[in-house]
Amino acid sequence: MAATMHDVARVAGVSVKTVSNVINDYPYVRDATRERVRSAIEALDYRPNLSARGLRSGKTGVIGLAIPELRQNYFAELADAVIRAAERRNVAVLVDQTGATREGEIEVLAGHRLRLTDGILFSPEQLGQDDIALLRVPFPLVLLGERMFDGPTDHVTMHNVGSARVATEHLLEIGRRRIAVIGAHPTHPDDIRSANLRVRGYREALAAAGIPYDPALVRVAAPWHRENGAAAMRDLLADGVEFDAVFTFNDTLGLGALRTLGQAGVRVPEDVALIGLDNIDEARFSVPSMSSVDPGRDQIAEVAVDLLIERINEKGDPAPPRQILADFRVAARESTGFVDPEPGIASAVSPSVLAEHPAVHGG
Amino acid sequence: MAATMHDVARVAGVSVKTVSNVINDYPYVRDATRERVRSAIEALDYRPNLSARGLRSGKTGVIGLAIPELRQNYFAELADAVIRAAERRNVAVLVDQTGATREGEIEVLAGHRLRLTDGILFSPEQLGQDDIALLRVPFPLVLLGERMFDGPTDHVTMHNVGSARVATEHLLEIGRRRIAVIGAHPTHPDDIRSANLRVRGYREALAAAGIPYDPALVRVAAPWHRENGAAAMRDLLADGVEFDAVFTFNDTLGLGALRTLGQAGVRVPEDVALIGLDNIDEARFSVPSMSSVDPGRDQIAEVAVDLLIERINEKGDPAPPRQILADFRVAARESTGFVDPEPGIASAVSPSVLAEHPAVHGG
DNA sequence: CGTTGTATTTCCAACGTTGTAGGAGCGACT
DNA sequence: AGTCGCTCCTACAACGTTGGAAATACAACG
Repeated sequence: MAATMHDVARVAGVSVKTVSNVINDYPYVRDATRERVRSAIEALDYRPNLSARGLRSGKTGVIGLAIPELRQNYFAELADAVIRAAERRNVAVLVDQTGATREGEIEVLAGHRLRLTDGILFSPEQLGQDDIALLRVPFPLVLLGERMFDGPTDHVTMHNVGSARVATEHLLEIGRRRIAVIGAHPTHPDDIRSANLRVRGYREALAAAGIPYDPALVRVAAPWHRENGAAAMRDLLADGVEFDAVFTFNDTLGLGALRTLGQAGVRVPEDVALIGLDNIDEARFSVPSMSSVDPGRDQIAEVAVDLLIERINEKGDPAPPRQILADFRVAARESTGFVDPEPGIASAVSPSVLAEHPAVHGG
Repeated sequence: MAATMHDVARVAGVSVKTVSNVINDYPYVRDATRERVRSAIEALDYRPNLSARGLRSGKTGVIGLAIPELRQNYFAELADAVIRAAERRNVAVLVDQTGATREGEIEVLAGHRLRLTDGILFSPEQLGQDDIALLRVPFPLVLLGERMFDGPTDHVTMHNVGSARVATEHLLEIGRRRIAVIGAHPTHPDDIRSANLRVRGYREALAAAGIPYDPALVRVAAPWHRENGAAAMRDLLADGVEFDAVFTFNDTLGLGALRTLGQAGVRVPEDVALIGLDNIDEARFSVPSMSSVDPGRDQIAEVAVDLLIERINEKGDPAPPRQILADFRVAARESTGFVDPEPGIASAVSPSVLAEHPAVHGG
């Protein structure tokens, strides 16, 4: 049977409340007493019962992370970053997979899953702008990703327009003029979600360079999985559209496209340059290694955890929702004609950086 | 303020205990009463407070999963499978990353992390056979992976020897005779850990085919990361050793090796055939797609969660520790001369199966 | 030497749930 | 009628912790 606070109190010769005070760093405890309690804790290998603490204090010290699927690299890396950030703040993370289904995501918001948590970080994939109303939930919620905007919650996201613009600019800078795009969504153009924001960034870069926009170069692919990247590239090649570069809206699409290009005998970057977006680890190890835009995932995780903890500890009227955009930068690799310092042994933080782009913060 | 059992009791006109009984499916509740309680629960949108339940019952309904790093694909896919398996059993999963450090892994066993959990699934990467004593912990613990054997806990693992043997046999079947290996560890050959077990499987297959063992073909690579696979392959090529096939001890090594082969202009599979082990999603999408041995990860996750829950609910003297080996099979793809049914669009469960190998179960 | 103020400690209740024990109602059997 | 056995329900205590208030100690002050 594990030791309780009462056991510690008995051994130290104090009341349970004094033990509690020591544990919670209450200042008015004599040093000698504190020391006695400390050594009793040590001697009994006492650990506070978190259920009891949670019951009494209303906080469990656990946050939830709801994502579509861990097996998608992007989310695995996001979860990795979130767990690290949470650990630094002494918070544990319950991971829930929605399976990328609408029902799964609605269940998260209904609070039927992830019950033991003080608040939830949520990265929706199926819910969109029309579902904003669902975000009005009775628990702290911080949104990740880029599918819903101007909702009632804090929101931490990459800079879609900016990232897409610098990706396109990168291709323009190396002299490409017929830049295809893979990953558009067949939705209403007013739609604010990321696919459209990225198309917007692409068009901004083209316009700034004085290059006409050609709809034949913009390819639909949804969801952003490898197979759809591969398929879109096959279509592009089959259609006989002329192009000398591709910007895929995420790295997974890019890896699929890269595979198709390889099979078709198209040389990368000589015939077609390619850049992705997300900068997942895998991008450094494809053949050729794939250029990408790093959307600031670690920063997103850190900021999101901070915001959530802030909300959890918030007293009184809630502050207005905030939207944070992360910094982003281009990681240039072989697929756009750059050479990794050590091919295949790139360091964890890729040093092959072309440019840093501080993003807008605040809401 | 969220509704409590007392609120429900008041609305339904019964005692709190009756509400509790309804929730816990206690049989002796009149249908009419049950119905009244149910609709009160519905009306108030009541959810049991899990901290209180945990305090009273001693169980939190949460299990811990301690792995090195989510950003390693293998562990992301393992975590994915574990979370799915746990969800089916109404259990939530707290994920902890040890960072692949010895200290992190020792902390897990010391019980300093993952406190709110009823038990832990642990996949060690740094601890080895010498650390068996550390496994004698005062909470339910099920070991995943293949670094420690014959310990005091249940253990679910892939069949290292068998998987390595069929991988090698697969290369032999397609006519290769000079089969290199990447991923050996520079340890004592008695060492029981997976690298050596895989070497053993490799040698068994060679011996069965009457092919002499050539130490020059066995390459050290540790840890099993892409960069080390790439480096080992560079060494292999630089040394001028003749070989017509490679078996890498995991897929990540294989992808690194594949990259080096591509850069060096060596054709796969024409000049060198390649097979990995783990069958991570990524293997289906490399260029060329990579053959691998599927070690039965989903089965491992299911069985491990079952064993852990069984241990958590175990009363009285603990049953003796069990060791479970998962079934494994070869997934043949382009890197060994097979063609995916739909290149780049392989289905989730790869249909390109050569052979199934039911493994030994039991302890 | 009592008074005041501040430092330190203790006491008590409460958080929301479930285990235990027991009571009420009712039909069946002696 | 009394007893038994079953169904259904309730009262109470307890799980281990912390908030709040109250009690005690101790120093400084008048």
